Amino acid sequence: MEHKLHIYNTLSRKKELFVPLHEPNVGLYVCGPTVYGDAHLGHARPAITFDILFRYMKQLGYKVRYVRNITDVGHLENDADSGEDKIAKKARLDQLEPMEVVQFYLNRYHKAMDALNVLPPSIEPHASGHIIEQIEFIQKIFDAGFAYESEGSVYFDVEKYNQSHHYGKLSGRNIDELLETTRDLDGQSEKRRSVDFALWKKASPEHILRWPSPWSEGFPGWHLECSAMGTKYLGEEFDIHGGGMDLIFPHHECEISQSTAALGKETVKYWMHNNMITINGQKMGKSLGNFITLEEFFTGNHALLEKAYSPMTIRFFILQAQYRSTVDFSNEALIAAEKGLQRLSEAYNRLQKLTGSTETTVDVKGLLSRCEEAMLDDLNTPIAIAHLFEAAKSINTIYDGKATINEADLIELKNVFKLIVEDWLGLEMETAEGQSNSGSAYKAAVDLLLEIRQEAKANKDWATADKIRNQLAAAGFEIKDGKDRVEWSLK
RNA sequence: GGUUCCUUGGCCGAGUGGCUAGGCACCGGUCUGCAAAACCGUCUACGGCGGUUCGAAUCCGCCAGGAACCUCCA
Repeated sequence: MEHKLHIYNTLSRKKELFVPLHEPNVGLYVCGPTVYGDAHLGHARPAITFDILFRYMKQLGYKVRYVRNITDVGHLENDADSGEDKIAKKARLDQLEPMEVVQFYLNRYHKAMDALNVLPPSIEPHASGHIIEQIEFIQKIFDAGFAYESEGSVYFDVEKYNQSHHYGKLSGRNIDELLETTRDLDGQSEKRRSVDFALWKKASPEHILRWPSPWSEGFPGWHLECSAMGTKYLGEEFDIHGGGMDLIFPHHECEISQSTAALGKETVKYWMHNNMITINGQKMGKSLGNFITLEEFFTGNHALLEKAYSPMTIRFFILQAQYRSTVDFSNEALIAAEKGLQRLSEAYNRLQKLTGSTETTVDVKGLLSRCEEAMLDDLNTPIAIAHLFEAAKSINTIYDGKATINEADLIELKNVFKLIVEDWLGLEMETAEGQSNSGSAYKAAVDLLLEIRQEAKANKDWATADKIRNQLAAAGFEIKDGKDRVEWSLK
């Protein structure tokens, strides 16, 4: 494949040229949500980041298998009810079956992702559907000598692993440090070292979600599902593993250890991590209770929100920052994003109406290659967007009659603009003349009203002209008077 | 306390040694019956101190402030 896509590999802390293991196939695994609550703005970041990667790699001609898991077992609650599965706990409080809770939130997650125009992954495996694979995986680690059983639970022997491998290579930690700084947790006494992590946990009596295993009735440790499902669907070695930066340690570090211990080789070639979304400078997250759900953004129903923000505004807002930098939430920033997106939408609509001339007097030729360059450089979407704004400026200038474009360049510009906006960035532009499904009869009616208004204006009948404008505005239309034409759109 | 990272104009946010992204806001102008929209223009920033260099937002050091991880987390 003739390109030079560079992606930042957390493992090397450098941008690296992407070379797939089995061209043209690419295996991509991304840590998905834990479905015991509604998705918040933070969840949108990895979903959109890796959606961009997924889309762009397909553009480059790769055949991508994108696996994004659903975590529905195994995460331990760190409170008074320690040991109880998060899903199980919520289920008991709600008097629902655990899988009912999972399905409920999963449906809502899918709805939110759909609204954000995030493409569904190729495979969306549930951890609960891969208990057998996880047990087999533990067995392999056992056979390799890196696991031990203690009172029905199984732990990974980090110290032993570290003698022959480097535990901490991804997160840049070393085991001695960890031994000093690891907190005492429940069940610590069962473990040989505080740094050891659970592969299998014996279920306590009140624990609802439990499965039989060679060691006890219980449930898998929370790092295991990704190792088991990733290798099941993408092979023992695959290209890219992604997720939020907060997962680097311990989750991804443990994944590396487990997979390397079980399979005797490194599984993942490129580790990619998106940065956090912050609110007042702090990470938006469950533990801090400072998150705003995506639905709340879409409806505006939250004390911190001044208004509702459309899914596309959220998507655009996230894409205006490079995925490895933090992005701080504020109403001001979101409103700026909303207006910027509107500007692009208008230019896009105008582009459809432009007519070719004999000469091109604007510089629109390089748009594709400039955006390509940005995307190839570790998915630099803000740069690509900046180029789109420059193109928008050219489009507006032509529309205003102050520049011209020839037929061939116009066709190319239309194609390229659409390609980048819709296919690469996944932004749905608001189509002109109201929403596309609204029907031509209704469009004709609005056009007629505006025609009458133009006549009224010609007769200096301002009362009639303003009445039409104001009533249409009250009904939700935006009327834009140009020099010698009128545009309208439905707000 | 340990590890890693960040600090850019009113706000957001690119940029890793010279060619001063982009968006939003503000202000001025064009257009308009008025308004909105649109267009054009203006505003030239890089936490502080020191160093390297012909030249630093960009490299090095120190200081200040902030964040993430070290416990479930996207």
